[in-house]
Amino acid sequence: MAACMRTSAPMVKGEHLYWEGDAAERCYIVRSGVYKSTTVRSCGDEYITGFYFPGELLGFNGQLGGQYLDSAIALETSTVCRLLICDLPTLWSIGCGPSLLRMLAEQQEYAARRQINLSQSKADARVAGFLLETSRHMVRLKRNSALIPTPMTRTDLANHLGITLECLSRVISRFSNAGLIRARRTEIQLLKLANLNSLAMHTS
Amino acid sequence: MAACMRTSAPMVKGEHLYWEGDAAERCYIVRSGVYKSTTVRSCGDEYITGFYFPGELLGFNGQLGGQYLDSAIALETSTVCRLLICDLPTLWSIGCGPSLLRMLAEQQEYAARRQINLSQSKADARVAGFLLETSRHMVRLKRNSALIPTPMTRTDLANHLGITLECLSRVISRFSNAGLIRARRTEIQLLKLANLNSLAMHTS
DNA sequence: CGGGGCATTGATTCCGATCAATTTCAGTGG
DNA sequence: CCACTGAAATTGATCGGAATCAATGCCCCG
Repeated sequence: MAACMRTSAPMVKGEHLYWEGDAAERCYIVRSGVYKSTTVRSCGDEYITGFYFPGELLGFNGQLGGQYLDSAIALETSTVCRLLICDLPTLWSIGCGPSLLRMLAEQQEYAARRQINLSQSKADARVAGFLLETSRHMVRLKRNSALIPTPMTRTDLANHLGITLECLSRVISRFSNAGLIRARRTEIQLLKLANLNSLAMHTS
Repeated sequence: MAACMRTSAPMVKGEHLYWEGDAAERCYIVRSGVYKSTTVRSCGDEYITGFYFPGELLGFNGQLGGQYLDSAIALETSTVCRLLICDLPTLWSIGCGPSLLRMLAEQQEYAARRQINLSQSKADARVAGFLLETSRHMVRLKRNSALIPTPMTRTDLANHLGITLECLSRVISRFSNAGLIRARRTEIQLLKLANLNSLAMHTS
């Protein structure tokens, strides 16, 4: 898979990987760091569609109309591998098809999980769901699954979860007071997985 | 693209195309009719992840772990084309790669739209968003874009939109009384697109 | 040691969930 | 064709929780 790929120079926090509406000639695989993707809703405000950890595919949605449907922004110093769209057939022919399809299926699964999480109306469930989902990413990356990095602002996270900043703050406080988590600005430690799990389940 | 595909015999309303957890050897393209996809949430209850019109891809998510992540059920008499997973490389080699990628990108886009819609907390916005999104499908199918087929029950639709049946019913009544739509059991006619659009925009 | 964005906490309002009672409608059999 | 039946949908009343408005506290930066 390495043949057609180039690892980018490190991007600094806040730098755009690509912009919504740009001509989509490449897609990207996160190598290190974290990215967020944002899109402008029809009402004009921004929505954070997702956060991307190493190994995840970014920018593929541009395939459809030739231009990116969202913007991608580094949340901390980060690197990616660039993948030229026009190289995809080559990649396929040298045997990378399966891993490409796998990656696409993976992104579909993550999107489905986000949708399911947002279908719940209780804020507690959404936050717990997010923490547990991110924990699974940590497992995949062979990192500490109880230590959730939160390089995004609370505002971004609340936006992504479809709740207000204040509501998110209250949930975090409540979880902290209940001893379920230990929250710091840039990371959240999960203390009682079982309780978080049952919270994530109460769709109400 | 036709080489590796077989059109299925018609399926009747309520029939399963595949079941969540089944070994995923095929994916499907809807030929006629409508399907819904459902998944069992961690809390045990069902969630309707989406509705699928002709031309849409179903069952690809099984790629990842070898088994389907959702169930697909016909909402009315429907047909599909079956696509064997193991034929995908062949399809690619005979030049169907681009249209396959295109279809995947399309599903990514629809998933993103659903997520954006669910990120809004106002029930009015979600319902209006759903109607407008489905209207776009009708455009794609060269059907009447103001006539939204609703073969699903209100319960299913409310579930999909992450609101209660009662709330959905109230929204529909309100829209009807305001002259924005004309609602019947199995179809909803859009009368004032502009107003629906502005409703869909008020994320609140 | 400020200063300004970011986050927390409080008070109130509004809207969706919930519980409950009808009404409508599709399907069935007389 | 119409009456019957049970599921589906509508409508009503109340409650709870998230949005909103507003003020204060906390740090990360210079």
